Amino acid sequence: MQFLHHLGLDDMKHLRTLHFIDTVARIGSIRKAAEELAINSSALNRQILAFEEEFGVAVFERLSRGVRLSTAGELLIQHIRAQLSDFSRLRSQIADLSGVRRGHVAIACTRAALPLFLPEQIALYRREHPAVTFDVQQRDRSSAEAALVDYSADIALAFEPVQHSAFQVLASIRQPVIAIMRQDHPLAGEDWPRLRHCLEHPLALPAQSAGVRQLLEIGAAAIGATLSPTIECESAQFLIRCAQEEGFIAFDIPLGIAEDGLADHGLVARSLHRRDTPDGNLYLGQLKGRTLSVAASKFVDQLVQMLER
Amino acid sequence: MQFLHHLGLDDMKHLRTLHFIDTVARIGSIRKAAEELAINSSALNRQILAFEEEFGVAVFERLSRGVRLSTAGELLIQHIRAQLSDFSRLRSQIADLSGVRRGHVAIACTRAALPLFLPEQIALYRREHPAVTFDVQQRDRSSAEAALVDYSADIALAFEPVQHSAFQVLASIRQPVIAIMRQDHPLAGEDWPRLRHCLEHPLALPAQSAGVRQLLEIGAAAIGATLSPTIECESAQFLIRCAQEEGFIAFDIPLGIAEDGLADHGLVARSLHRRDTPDGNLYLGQLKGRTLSVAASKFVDQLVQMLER
DNA sequence: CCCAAGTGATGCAAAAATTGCATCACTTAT
DNA sequence: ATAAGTGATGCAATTTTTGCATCACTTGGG
Repeated sequence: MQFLHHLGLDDMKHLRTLHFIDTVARIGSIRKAAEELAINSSALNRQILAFEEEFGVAVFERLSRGVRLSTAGELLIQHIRAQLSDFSRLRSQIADLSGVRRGHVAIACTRAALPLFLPEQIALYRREHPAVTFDVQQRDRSSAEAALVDYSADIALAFEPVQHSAFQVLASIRQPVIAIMRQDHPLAGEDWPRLRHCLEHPLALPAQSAGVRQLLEIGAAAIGATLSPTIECESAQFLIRCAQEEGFIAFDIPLGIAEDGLADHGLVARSLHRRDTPDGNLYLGQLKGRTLSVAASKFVDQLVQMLER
Repeated sequence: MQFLHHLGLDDMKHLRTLHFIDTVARIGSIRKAAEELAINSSALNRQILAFEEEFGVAVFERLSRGVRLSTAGELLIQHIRAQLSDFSRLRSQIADLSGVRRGHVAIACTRAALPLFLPEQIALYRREHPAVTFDVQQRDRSSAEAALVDYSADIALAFEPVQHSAFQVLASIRQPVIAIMRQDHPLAGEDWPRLRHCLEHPLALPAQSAGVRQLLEIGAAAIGATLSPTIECESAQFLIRCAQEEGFIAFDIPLGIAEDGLADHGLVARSLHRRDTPDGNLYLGQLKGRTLSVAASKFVDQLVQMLER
């Protein structure tokens, strides 16, 4: 019931069965879902069976090792998630009538938004609306969109490229690629270091799937060079530590780094020359066609303001 | 449960409470709603009270002579009606997966569509899909739109003027004003009788609120004349009978009359000269933003084809 | 091949929720 | 003042749901 509690729906009896079905669909096992729901599996099983009887169609296919949604069940689950979300929005709307904003906002975001940007925005919002709760999920760009579609996230902050048809862009901000290096690095004195100069030094790069990596690949291809990182890692913190300890050049976007924090570690950040690598875009978006709760849409308003400043 | 039965939802337990609330809201009395629902009023009352307890806000204001929706209740009822409709659509969608189209289509329409046009279209559709049921409500144009908004109708066929923001026009057809008179009427020999000539004869007109009446008023004003009907009535059948019995001129639109039927009664239909009265439009529409059931949207497709032929 | 583990389904009795009947409290109209 | 109409509530009967134990089946490992 933790999920329903987050949405403010845990006491709504008429939603109970829908929530049960959603949980079983997510976990893929009646016994395991019963554990999570803290009810007896026999009771859960009977609720599912009774619903299927009423519905006239099997919602789940029974496998030897659990259950999975039938074709009809796939359609039903979309309906269920929309209804749970709509009811939560309604509750939030009604709370707003009495001047108290409540609700829950689930955000799928790129790693870069986690250290500084999002915490700041959430703290700012919650100073005025302490009853609003948040769930923040780190997601790469394709799973951020999946999270929107399956209603596990209300909004997404995703880096380049965003191209899927269900993603409605609400705002975007350009982010140049930044080189992070030690203050005593040979290129630290350049205000706009050139990419070809960076490539002459050992590199610590994010993985191929990262948006920053792709921007660097584009820049390298344009000068007929190949990226040969000494270090590849998903963790920006790790890469920054390598820059500090071994003098590598790491790369990130401005939103992801606290520049005063870099100075404390003897590091500097320098935007690459714009001619060398294209800027990337960070997109704020939601599921097309969905009406967000008041809490979520007001938070979106705040983010849009911030991003378009 | 007749309503839920029509929507194919009468066996869905999780919708029961929602349906109860909808019925009480519609009727405005817990005891009377209990009668319609064929349950004990005490049980119904407790369901309402229990829901309000869970919801944390009163859904109804209690009056000495019944109940009415609170402000929060107004928001809730929209959600309830949307959910009931969405679930019905889902059921219909799933039935379509198995190749059997079922569902229920509720139509709010102008009187003129009732004698011939709609019956024909429904019969045509039901020859292929006999499991689809229909509810046809005669509504003037403003109450047709209200029916869309409160989900008591899925689609509407309304005559001029249609101007409200919630009405999404799907198709329209121009309809000239037609004069109906006896074959031996002095103007019966004219192919396109002039309005000013008609005004020299006794008239049997629809009421002020009818679209045809308004088109005639426009035409009369343009020639500086005033309509002085000897007979005013809402019923087109009545007016046509007066034309037959007493030689009045009655007016209608082509969609509302079966011309071979007129000849059987010694009557003829003549389109007024277009310069005298503007054509009116008959609009087919739905509630903006709503996704119709497969049954309803396929019926709409059929009507659009018919109207645009 | 046998056994263990994991899974959904089901019988039976206990627990919980809902319902029907009777009544109460209040308002309105005559 | 009384009657009628309305929603709310006490209490017991009825219905539904749940927990426990067990069954039936599949899969994987020895």
